[in-house]
Amino acid sequence: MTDRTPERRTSRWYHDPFVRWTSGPICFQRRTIMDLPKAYTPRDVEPSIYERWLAADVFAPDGAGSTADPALPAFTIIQPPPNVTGSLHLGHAQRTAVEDLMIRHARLRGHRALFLPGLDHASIAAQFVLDRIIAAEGESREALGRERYLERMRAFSDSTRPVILDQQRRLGGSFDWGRLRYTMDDHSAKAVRVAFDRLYRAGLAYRTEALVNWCPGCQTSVSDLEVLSTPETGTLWSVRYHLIDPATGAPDPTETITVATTRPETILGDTAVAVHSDDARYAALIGRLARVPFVDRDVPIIADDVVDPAFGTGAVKITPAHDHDDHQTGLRHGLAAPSILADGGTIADTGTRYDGMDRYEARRAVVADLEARGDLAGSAPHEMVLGRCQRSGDVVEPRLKTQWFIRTGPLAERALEATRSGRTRILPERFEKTWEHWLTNIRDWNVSRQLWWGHRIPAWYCPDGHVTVSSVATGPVACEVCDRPAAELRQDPDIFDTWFSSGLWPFSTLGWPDDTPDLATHYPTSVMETGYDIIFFWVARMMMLGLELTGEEPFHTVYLSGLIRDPQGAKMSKTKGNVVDPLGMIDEAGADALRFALIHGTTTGNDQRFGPAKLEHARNFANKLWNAARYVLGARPLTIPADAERRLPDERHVGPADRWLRSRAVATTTAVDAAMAGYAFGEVTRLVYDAIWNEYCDWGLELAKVRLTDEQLGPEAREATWWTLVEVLDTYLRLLHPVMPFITEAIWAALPHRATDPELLIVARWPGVGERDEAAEREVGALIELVGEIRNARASARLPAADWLETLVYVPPAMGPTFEALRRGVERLARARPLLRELTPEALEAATMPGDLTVIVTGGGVEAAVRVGAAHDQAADLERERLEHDLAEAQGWLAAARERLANASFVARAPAAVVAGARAREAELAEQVDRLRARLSG
RNA sequence: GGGCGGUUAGCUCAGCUGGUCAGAGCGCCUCGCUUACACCGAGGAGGUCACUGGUUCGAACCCAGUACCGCCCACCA
Repeated sequence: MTDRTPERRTSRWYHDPFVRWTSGPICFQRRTIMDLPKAYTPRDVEPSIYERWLAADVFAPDGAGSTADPALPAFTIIQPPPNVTGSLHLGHAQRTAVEDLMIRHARLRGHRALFLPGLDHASIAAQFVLDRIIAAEGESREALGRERYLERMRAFSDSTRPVILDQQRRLGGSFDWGRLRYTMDDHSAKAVRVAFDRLYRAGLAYRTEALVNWCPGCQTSVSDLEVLSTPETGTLWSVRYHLIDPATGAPDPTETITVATTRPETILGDTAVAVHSDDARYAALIGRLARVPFVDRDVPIIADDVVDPAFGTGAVKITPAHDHDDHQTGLRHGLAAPSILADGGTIADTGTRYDGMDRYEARRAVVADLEARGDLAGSAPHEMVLGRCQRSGDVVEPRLKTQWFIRTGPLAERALEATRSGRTRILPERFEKTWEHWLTNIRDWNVSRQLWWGHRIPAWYCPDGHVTVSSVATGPVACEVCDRPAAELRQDPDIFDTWFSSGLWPFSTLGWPDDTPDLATHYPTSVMETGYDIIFFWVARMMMLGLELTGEEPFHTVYLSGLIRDPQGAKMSKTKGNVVDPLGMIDEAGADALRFALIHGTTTGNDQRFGPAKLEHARNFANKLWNAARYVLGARPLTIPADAERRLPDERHVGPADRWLRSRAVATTTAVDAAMAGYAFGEVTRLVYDAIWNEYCDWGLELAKVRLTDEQLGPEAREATWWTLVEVLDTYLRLLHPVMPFITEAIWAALPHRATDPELLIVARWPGVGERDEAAEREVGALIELVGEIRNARASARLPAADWLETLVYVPPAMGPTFEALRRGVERLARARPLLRELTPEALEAATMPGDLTVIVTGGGVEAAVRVGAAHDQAADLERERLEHDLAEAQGWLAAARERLANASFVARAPAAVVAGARAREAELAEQVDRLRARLSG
């Protein structure tokens, strides 16, 4: 299948014929939320919300529904493309959640936010999957042949493609589907050709014979990154090579040099034996010849200081064609490098009986034969590090091959400069070190792959061996050197490493190499979010290629996510069978809950364990929010019409609790802004969660309930309170929308809107930061604390929860109006009635009776006595215990505070504000201790 | 052989540039009148922040070292 970037974006879901989508049963109109069940059911909400977004064309920065401010810079995230043949796992879900969070936040802030979706052809990974499928059908890649195989692959990827796209949508990703790209689409193909052509002309791509990592299982070369070093126990064999008698030219039966090897079969490719130049044992032998067994080749004994005299026998056999060290040694000494392996890992071209044997079979045979002829000097178990293919697990064999390489030196230099100068920032910062280390020690990048599925290398060779690289889709018309016509040229059969096209992703997706408006607007992109495990594979390559080809850093920030692990901390993998399908979780708890769960309580770059508990927590939160919204909508005073346009609360009638709630929202917004600026998304969810649950619901709604049902208040007061609830809820919905887009959109749809608001929250505006109301926060805060203390006293005295307790209370005169305004709220929440106000602490003291419970809130100077009554004998004792406990605690704190202040250095050297704070604290505690003491003695 | 990260309540984890930071969720214990929510509400218990030194008026937070756990990089046969 061939993807095209559509000329015109549609407002509909991606025009892929394979994608089917049924909408949910409920179409959200305004104010229908109350018709929905008490328990939030995401299944009824999420699909239709997504449909609304699509219909409104709000995802595209230039879509019909966009409200972006063109004066602001664009904000762009090009998504790391998942494999076209794969399906989404939790890691993907997390990435999409984080990326979409950033995108939605930027969109709410008015930036032209582009979230560009895509798919990767995943050349070797996809071949692996398809090969297994056709093997099950009794087919094979070889039998099909290149063309038919590729056809099959195209059909296969067309069939798998909708799966992952559908999953992305279920997650709620606000992708601009009209800009969907694929690393194998025509445009990417062009970008690959042009990129390679430019690199070639700049001398940064070259073809040479070099030792490459060959995977016999995959039958292709792989890059250094795809080779995993695994420690394993092998065998170190010692083999005697017979020296050549200079007189006779024949091997001496007794004079030998013993070499050590872990791969005896490579004897067949030996062209020298090396010793250290200072090694006295072998000094006399340097320059003489030794006979290589089986192949009967006489090779020189050479001196080379790479040899460690302490290892093995101090003499090393040199196999330049199959060992990296030996290859270097061979080059230094001008040694021949005969190859002894075929593509499939069998021995070849040695002219011995081992030809055709598998490398391990040959190893056993060689050892046996050496033993038979008495030249095996010994063998011992040996701890070593083997290079294995990341994909197949096969032991990788170094082989000499003529292939294409990218000269990384100059590219890496520029990539390092990008981070060193701060033009690109890597988060978390610690990864800059590994980045530095890798790029500083980087080796040239082998980009040739002997695979079929991928971009064919646009290099042609003429019969004379001339090389022609062309960026033209149809290939060159003639040899660049000798003008032979195209018909006589042969294209390189190899394809590119899949990461080559991935490396162009941030700009090829925007139209590069063409000069497109998208490239001008959205490049360089904003944030590259991806897992830290592919920082080298991908991020470094994008940086290198981006700088070289576009002259600019492809992104200003690299945000590296940690890995998702199972609840036991194990990495999720298909082979372990602990991979969880995110769709199941979405079905169960909703995409919002999944997104929240994946972000909450995490820190950038740190792995997280993920299990059902987190999901449940997030679902509960969604449910809490849902029900809070249901309450607010249902509590609308009758004096406000159902379809009223949004009004701000009337300042003349708002109560202290309203001001408190509003001020807390300001505080939360400020904190969220700071967290967002620091990419601390776990902190963002924590802040909003706490604000909604512990402030808005626990106190805001509870206090509002009292006011909304207070017959003594006029309608203006009730209206002001209700509008406050709406306003603050609205603020929290905006703050939460980037994390939980569906539920916030759904609730928002049911709330009255401002005249300036758009129809949809997704394109509304991020909350501005207003003024804190310090007095309201302090005074209402004190009363909230008072309620808590009364509840505490009630519980520790084992008083029945249902009883209303007569309570005396003293509040400082300054707080009088606030207290009176909240009196009924305090009564209800503390279940204290009647609540009698005493005018002085002394009056309170005088009015109490033995056994009364006393609670003191130091911060606001509030004090209360709860009248227990005679019915509760043991209450007095229990209360005494509590008071003693409180007193001991307060005394402890007081002692600590005094000790601190007694320290002359502290007073002298600590900042004035800290000292003042400590003094105030001391005074408060002293007062509290006094009162508790008085209480206990009285 | 280099480099990085982690070690904080029973479990999973927050804790930004040192000064109420000893927190959250789950779990646990007690209780539940109250129609937004039992996917809930109220109260509570639980930690010498791995260890040892140091810097500082003050350290979970900075420095040095130690011990475990994990990850990445590395061409010694």
